[in-house]
This record gives sequence, C-alpha cells and structure tokens, in this order.
Amino acid sequence: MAPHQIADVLIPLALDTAYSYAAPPGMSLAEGDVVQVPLGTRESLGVVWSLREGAGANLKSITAVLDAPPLGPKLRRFIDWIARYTLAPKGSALALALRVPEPSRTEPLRVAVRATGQLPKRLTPARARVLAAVNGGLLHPKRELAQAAGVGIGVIDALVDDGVLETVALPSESIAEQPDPGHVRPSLSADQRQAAGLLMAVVGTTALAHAGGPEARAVAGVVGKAPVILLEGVTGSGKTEVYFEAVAAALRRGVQALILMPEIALTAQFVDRFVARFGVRPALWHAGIGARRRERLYEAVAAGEVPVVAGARSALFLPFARLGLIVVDEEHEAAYKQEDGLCYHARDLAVVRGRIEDCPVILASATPSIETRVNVERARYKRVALPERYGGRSLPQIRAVDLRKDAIPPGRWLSETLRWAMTDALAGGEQVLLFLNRRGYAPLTLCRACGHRYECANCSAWLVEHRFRRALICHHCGHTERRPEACVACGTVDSLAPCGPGVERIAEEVAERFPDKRSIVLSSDFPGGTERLRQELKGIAEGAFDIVIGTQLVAKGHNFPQLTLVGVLDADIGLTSGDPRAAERTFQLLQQVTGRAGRGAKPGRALVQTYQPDHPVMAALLSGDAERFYREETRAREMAGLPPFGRLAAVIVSATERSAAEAHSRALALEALPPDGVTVLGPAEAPLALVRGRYRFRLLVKTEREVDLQAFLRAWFARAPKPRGGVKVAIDVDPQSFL
DNA sequence: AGCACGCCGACT
DNA sequence: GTCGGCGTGCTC
Repeated sequence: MAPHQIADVLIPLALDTAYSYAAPPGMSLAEGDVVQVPLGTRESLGVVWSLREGAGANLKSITAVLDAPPLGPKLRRFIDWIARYTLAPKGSALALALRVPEPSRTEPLRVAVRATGQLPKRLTPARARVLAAVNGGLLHPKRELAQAAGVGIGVIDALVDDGVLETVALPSESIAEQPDPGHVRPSLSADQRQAAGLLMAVVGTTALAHAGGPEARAVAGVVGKAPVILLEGVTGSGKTEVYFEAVAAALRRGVQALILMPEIALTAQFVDRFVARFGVRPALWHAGIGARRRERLYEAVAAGEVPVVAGARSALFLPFARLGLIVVDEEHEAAYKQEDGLCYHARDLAVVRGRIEDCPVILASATPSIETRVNVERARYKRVALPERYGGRSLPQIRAVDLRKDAIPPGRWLSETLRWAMTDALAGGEQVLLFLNRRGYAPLTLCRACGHRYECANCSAWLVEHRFRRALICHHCGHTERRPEACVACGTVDSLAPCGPGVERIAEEVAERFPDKRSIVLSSDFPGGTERLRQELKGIAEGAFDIVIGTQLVAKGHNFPQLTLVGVLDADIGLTSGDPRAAERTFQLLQQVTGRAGRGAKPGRALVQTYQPDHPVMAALLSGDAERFYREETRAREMAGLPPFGRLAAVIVSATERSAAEAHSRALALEALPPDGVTVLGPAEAPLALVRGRYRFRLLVKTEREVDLQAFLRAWFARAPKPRGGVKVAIDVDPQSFL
C-alpha cells in the first residue's frame, strides 16, 4: 500500500493523546487546521497537531477540513504547555482555546443598492424620492436608503425588480473599530509620562523585533526577551492612562494588544475611558457576549483585524495573529484563578503566553500579589512605579484606633474616636464609609440559658444570624435554617444571644448614634442583585446617603467623590484564618478600602480599629509602606519554616469520591507518600467542600529550589491509590521555572 | 463530553 | 419475561 498522510488530531475532550487519522487522498491538510473526525459513533471537532507519512491501514479518515482559522504554532505550544503545567489532558487544554461553535454560519448578508441608470417603468412619488436619494452610482445599504427616502423597504425591492437599482453584497460590518492612538493626547503628570515612556519603549522595541530585518534583530539582541513589567501605582495614580500609552504604542506598531481584567472590571467606566483615549470602543470578550458576535470576533482576532481586545480570563486563549502586548489589570485579583474544570491562574498563563509570543506583559496593580513582588525582587520581572496620586490629590491619612486603649462598651462597635471623626465629617456634609468584612447580624449565636452554640449540621461552622431574613445561615456551605423562638437545646424561650458584629448590627448602632443621617448597608447577600447594587452605588455617588456600611463589596468599583472618612471597624478579621495568604489578602483589602477616602476635592482620612496595631499588616498600612510589609512578611515566613513565596505550592486535588470520609483518606494517603524533594506541610484546609459533585481537598507542599514539581506530582499520584474519577491538580506557584 | 454496554429493580 | 436506572469505560 502506498504511504499515506497521517494526521495526529487533538480532540477538545478530556483525552491526553492526539488520535491518528488518515488524510483522504487529495485533502490538503496543514498542522493547526481545524478538522472534523469520526469519534466512536459520532463526529467531533479536532485540531491537526502533527502530520506524518505512514501506512495508516486501519485508521479512520478525516471527514472534512473546517472553514475555521487554524491554530498557529505558538498557540499550539501554549496549549501543550498548559496541559503539562496543570497536569490536565491535552484535549482539555485545547478546549479552552477552540471556540469554533456550529458550522452553521448563516451570514445575515448586508446588501447595498445602486442605480443602474435605467429609468423606471412607472414613477410614483415614493420612487422619485428614492431616485433622488440614490445620488448617482454610489452604494447605499438598503435599509439606510429606505430610511433616507422615507419609504418602506418594499419600494426599494420593487425598483430592484424593475432593473432601476441593482443589489451588491457588502462585506460584513467590521466587528471591531480601529482605535486611534492619536485620538486624544492625554495630559499626564511627570510620573505618568515617565512610566508611560518606559512601557512604550518596551512595546516599540519588541514589536520591531517581530517585524524582522537586520535592524530589528540588532535591537532585539540588545533588549533580549520581551520583559514582564509590574506597573505598580497607588489607587488614583492613573495606571490605566499609563498602560493605555503602551497600547497606543502597540497600535502604532501594528501589533495586537490584549487587556485582561477580572470579569467585574469590564464596566462601562473602563469602556468610557478607552473611548476617551482612542475614540472607539474596544472589542470586549467575556462570558456575556452572544454566540454570533463571539464567533465573528474569534475569526477577526485570528485574521489580525482586531487591534485591541479587552477581556476576562478566557480572552487569553484567543488565536491572535500578531500579539504584541498583554496587559493584566488588577494583577492580584483572585478572580484570575480558575478552579473548576481545568485549574489555572490567568496572570501566570499570561506571562507564559507573553514568553511564547515574545511580547511584553504588563501586570498592573495598586496592591501587587506577593509572588509578583518576589518575581520583581528576583529580577524576573521589571517594575515601574507610580508613587503618587494623579491631579495633586494626596493619599488619605491613615491612623490606628488601638482598641486595647480606646475600649468600646460591650455590644457596641464604634469607638469614641471614630464617632467624633464621623460627627466631624458629617457636619461638613461629607460621606463616611464604615467597613466591616462580615455579612449578617452576628457571627455567633448562643443560648443564654444553656450555652448552646448554633452550629451548621454539615460543616460545624458557626451559624451566622441574618436578621433581615430572620434566618441562621452557614457562610461555609450555605445551609439555612429559621431562627428559632425557643432554644433547640433547652427549650428556653427568647434566650438566643447574638455575639459579635455583622454589618446589619452596625446599621443598628449607626441608626441609634446618628438618627438624623441617612445610612445604607451594602452586602452581597442582599436581594435585588447587580441592578439594585448599581442603583445604590449611583445613589451614594450622588450623595443620597451620608453613611455607607459595607462588606468587601465596597472595596472597589464606584468612585464616591464626597467620601472623606473611612472607618475600618475590625481590621483584624481575616488575619487568623489559617490561609497562607491571610496577611497578604488583609493588607490588600484594607489598602483598597482606606484608599477610597479623599478621591474627590477634599482630602481623606481613615481610622482603623484594631487590637494589633503592631502587626506587620497594620504597621505597613499605617506607614503606607507596602514594601516593608512584603519584606517583613517574607522574613516571617522564613522564620516560621514556611517556603519563600515563589516556591510555595498549594496543590488542589479534586477527586470523585462517595463521601467526605473517602476524600479525607485520599488526602491522608497523598500526605503520607510525598516524593523526594517535596515536603508536605499538612492538609492546609481541613474543611472538605463538596463542589459540583466532587469532594475537594487542598494540600500545601514545599519544594526545593528549581525542583521539577510537575514530575514529582506525577510520581506522587502514581504511587498513591488512584481515585475513581481521576485527579485534578492546580499548582499555585510561579510558572516561569517550567518554561 | 457523548454514547454503548452492563448489571440490578418494578412494570405492561 | 423486558424496560430503564445510571455506574464504568472507550473513543484513532
């Protein structure tokens, strides 16, 4: 038998190997082509991963090559890398990038008409108006012409039938408009100009290297690999305007730019700012865009016709034709972490894609994550800083209220210092934000008569009282029960005592202390959803409320120009959670919340109520010295015998098990069999959560420097008993050492 | 992801 | 007797 062409086709299913198919004679195939192949009893999509010659005697044949943009070699390399790094089947990694939906593409044709020069057989007034409007041989979209002439579409059709007009198919409307890098030159501060200049130079030189040629190669030789740059700027420093200049540089060079942001950040405000700078809207890519638009955008991105994409996590897998810049906005956001299905961290993958595409990556944040900071320290990433707020506004003055000295009577949560400050601000017509990161009325309920504590039946966490809803709710698993009239343990009536504060309880105290002020509670569990929240935020911005009481929901988003005082009621919440990122998260949250004060005309201040004013988190917050926090936190970790941040791996294992007990024994089995060079730091999180029918557990491991963690994990799971449903693993560690 | 195959409980 | 429940395993 004559040698045939054999294609190894990767199918976007949980399959780790590409399957071999015979290419029918005469079929023109290339690596990266999207094809249709028989799989079992049905047909499936797939991508040609490699081509070779061979006998291919008993192979099935490729059904068809689809009319979809092929996946380029760099994107295929990226997919291979993701599969290797996340220990996921290659096919699952492919599924992230392959967005070719139905082959049923019924293009709603845009039709234009123009005059043929022929005269109509009959001339009615309506027809005359159309002829007046067609204006010679120019092309007119049908609907527009009908509108301009003030006639129905039927009149146009009749004229076409008559031979007076002819139809011409128009190219389909452009999916993305062309942003103009010179639309409006922003007025930047000296700091911003300098930062923007650095970013632009980087984008320019790497893009030049892309273009090829001896000159470009010489520049590339000097510059080296495309860098990863941390753009660190305090809240209000105008980071967005600065990275927009990098985007402008990419536009001028003719390369594509990707702006990644957490889903929630893709707001009207971002679009408005983009429009102000570039004159048109950016192409948006997120979960909410329609199938039709998604498909067209995908194709246009692959054709290199979309200069700028702003999108959530999944935009990272788009088939860019010539990617020249990736910006990861709010780099520290936990929303970049994907934990169901294939587990990955979009920021880390962005860095990897940047490496593979050889394009610079900008990580923007006011409160960078520790691992990014460590990478800066180790000179893997560069850093560009914006130390001051834009427009001469000063950062809020932050002061601690030491609750050990400034004692608050039992059942009350506002210190005298804070109340005075509130009175003062309110008297000046300013707004106050009281921040308490605890939903509900009280975090613990117990019986005054018998001491019974109300705990969740499923996970033994305390039940949180929600007074508005008259319920006791478990914040861990969502279990809800009615608040009983009498104690379930001893039967005493009216004996339940709420312990500790939640935002609802603070609202009560505020209403008592400031009866003539208008206050509002913002908490994620309030009914009404995003629409109501939007309305409320708008109301606050317009000054409809004097006092805002909120959970972490208020940490970001809307700007409140009249807000000058922020009171943090219990800054210590979250410091003792056992999560290795507890301090980092608390610091970021408190910095964001206190940073909300004084963003309007008047300067702001923040009062932070704490029992631990000397804690490194508080000390750094009060001094405004973030560097110091990261330094101290790193040292504290070393003293505690924990791995340095860049080497910390949190391994999330999710396995199909019948019960929590079986999942737990699996965790213990893995813990007992660590491979050489890897130390298990114990089951870091005891609660085993049921997520979509799977019991999950998380293990913390520490690895030696430059250890190939992937190989070790493979070995590790090979030795431990294999769960029925297989394992999924995510690794929370710097990916660069695996490149 | 689908879809078949298989091995146990209540029905025309 | 078989219809159908979903647990398990395979797809070049």
